Amino acid sequence: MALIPPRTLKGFRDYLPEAMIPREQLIATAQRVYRSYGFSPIDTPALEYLEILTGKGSDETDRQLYKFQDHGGRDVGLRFDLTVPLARFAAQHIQKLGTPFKRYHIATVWRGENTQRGRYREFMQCDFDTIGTKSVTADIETGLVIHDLLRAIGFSKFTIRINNRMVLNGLLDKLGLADKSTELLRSLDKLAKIGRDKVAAEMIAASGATAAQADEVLKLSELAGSNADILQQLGPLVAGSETGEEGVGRLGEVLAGIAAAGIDDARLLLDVSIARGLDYYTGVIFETFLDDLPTIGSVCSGGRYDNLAGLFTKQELPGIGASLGLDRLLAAMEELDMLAKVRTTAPVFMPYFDRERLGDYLALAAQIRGADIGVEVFPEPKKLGQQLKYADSRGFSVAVIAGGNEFAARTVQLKNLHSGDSEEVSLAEGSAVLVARIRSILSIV
RNA sequence: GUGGCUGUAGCUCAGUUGGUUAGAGCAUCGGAUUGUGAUUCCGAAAGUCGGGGGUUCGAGUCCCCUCAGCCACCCCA
Repeated sequence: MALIPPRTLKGFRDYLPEAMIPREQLIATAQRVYRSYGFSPIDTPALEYLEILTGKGSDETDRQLYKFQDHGGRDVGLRFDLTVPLARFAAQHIQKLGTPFKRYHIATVWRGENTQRGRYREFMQCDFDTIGTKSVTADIETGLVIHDLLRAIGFSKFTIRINNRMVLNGLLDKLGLADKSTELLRSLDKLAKIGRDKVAAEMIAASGATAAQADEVLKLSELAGSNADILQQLGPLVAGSETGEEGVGRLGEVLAGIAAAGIDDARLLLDVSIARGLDYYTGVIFETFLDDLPTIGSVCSGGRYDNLAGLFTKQELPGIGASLGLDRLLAAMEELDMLAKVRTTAPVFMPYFDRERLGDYLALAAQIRGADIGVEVFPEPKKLGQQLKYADSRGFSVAVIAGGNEFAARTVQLKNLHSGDSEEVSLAEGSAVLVARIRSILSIV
């Protein structure tokens, strides 16, 4: 019989333990940070009615959408982000939930786009959103969560770029380019990548702006100096536009609020050129770059939107949220060598080499687990040397070694696998002493 | 979706202008007098040369298609 070649689809991946362990750690960290601000978990179906997903229907999302007919002939699609499902979810349940509603959602999404480093067709998003409030407090809190997230994950060198769409929109209003804002923002977003001249050329070609208008828009994004300096210069540029003035005002409040919470000002960069591709953002925008690996792109982005669920309900639901790009972040951490090469999830290894004593091993392991310390008992009574080699390659921290001699004497040998030191621990009084010794070794290594 | 580069053991790669049974290092597994991770030594296993088709007496080497990875565009996490 011909074998079926084992393979995975383009952009879809298997996760081996060494990839999955840091992945789960990252998810746990995100959950912890989100919960520390009072966000609650939700989940929604992977599959939605196609009309739910295509509601906003730009050609781009349409192209990337995985869609098909289910067995009942319904047109369905796999979710390509967590924001659209949130919109539907909110429209359906907000009466019961009440506002403001703060939720986080960590789940897989699918996009049929071309793959690249850190970009896949199946990937995980870690969104958090606060809906039902326009308060600048929520804007500030979003910045704080992003900061805490990156710190908790282990980054110390990163920059959160912050902007407000209202500033740009205000200026575009003044210039009479309001209806071209999506195209112009998209061009502006490329400033760092392709340079001023090309952006200006693209604005003229794609948006029908005049050279003078393009120049005005670009001037806005070339302001230099500290955040406070930039803020000050922005004022006159948008003067006369109500939207623009409000945007500048809110930016100032967000910066002040984040500073008040004690965050180092250097971590925040007021950058009027960042725009985000998504055109549903209407207020503050965040993008987060790793200083050591800026080319991988933003690892945590988000912003404020006026009316999340406008397609699904007449109730106006303003909100703000951001999304941690888990897979991109893991790719970055891999590249920066930040991932420990741990292949075990239990810290304690127990070799099984006295064939007659399986019951004793299992009993002892159960007692250690009872103290909430993970133990792996080797499944075969192989040579001790081989078992230790296995323990070494998997990255165990300590080994509890016992054979006929030890069991007879009511002791075990406790070995620190990092230093190689070992000590004899008595079991005469039960396992409490052993557990305490294991804890003390684990707390050091 | 468009364009470019790449594809030989688990990993990193050799493989001469097409020429017999495709190699190395590392990793894996076993052994070197019965209970301690290293080094060393011995041995073993492991490849339909990504897959399919074509040219040829003969293809890992040349051509076409396809699949996958990377890069750029597009878009974005």
